[in-house]
Amino acid sequence: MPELPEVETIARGLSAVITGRRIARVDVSWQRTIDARSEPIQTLGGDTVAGVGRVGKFVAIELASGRTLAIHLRMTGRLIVTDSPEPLAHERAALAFVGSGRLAFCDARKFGRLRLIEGDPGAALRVGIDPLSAAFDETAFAALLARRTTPIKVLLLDQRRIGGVGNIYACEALYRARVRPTRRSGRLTRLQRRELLGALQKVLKRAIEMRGSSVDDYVDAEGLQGEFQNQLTVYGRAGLPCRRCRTPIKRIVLAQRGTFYCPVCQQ
DNA sequence: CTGAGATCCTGGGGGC
DNA sequence: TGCCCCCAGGATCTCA
Repeated sequence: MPELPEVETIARGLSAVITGRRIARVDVSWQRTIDARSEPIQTLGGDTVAGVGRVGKFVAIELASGRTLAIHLRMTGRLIVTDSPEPLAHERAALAFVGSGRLAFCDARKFGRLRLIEGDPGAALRVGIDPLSAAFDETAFAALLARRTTPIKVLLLDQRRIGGVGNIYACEALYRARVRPTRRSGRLTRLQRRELLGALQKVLKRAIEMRGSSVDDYVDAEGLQGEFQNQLTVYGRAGLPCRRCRTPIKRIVLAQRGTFYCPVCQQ
């Protein structure tokens, strides 16, 4: 499932291919793909792609009109530029370009959403601070954690506080920082906060360099798999020996999500 | 504010 | 081998 590094990779690949393209119309074959809060999607007709970026886990297609088309891929969404006259497998919606070709949104599970936004997309989407931005420093991180009793992993996954971190990278960062996922956020020591912030940024940056992690069936806009899945140290390794101390990795459920950690290394 | 639980979906894995 | 059942998973909404 695409998280920050995967979405960043997709956005960069897409930017190179569709920037400057003019949209003729939008075709929607599964109506619920369009978020109920979206501006009328057909008003995209006549607009031009000015660039492609990322807001949290959303692919943000910036338009010449100043608006933003935000796309959340959820678990199985994919964005594919194609000329195919036939609909692609699980194609739910597409931006048809003037001339030829289209940007197809394919999504087997139908959880992904498109939403056209006027104004600031971060505010409309209620996405918190970007973990790779300069503003995300020790002070900002400490303020987010202060006095909160929520387990630290749940807080890392809360998109309204920190935008872009998903299950895989939350598990990986906590393992690298040797912090137990269930630890109450407000109870981390200053050193643990520093370690965790560093680990989070390092793992995200490294994953972007490797074009993301291909767990399940993730591929980027060019249809390429990522490489970071080979560097995962705890995610998906339940029962396998910890790479530091050989203790079997434990799996628990936290906030309804599979959570992996080493019961010895992580406090 | 906070946490718990339901909801949306379907491919694929597990169980028999 | 074949078939059925049921679960994973992110965001959002309701309810306590």
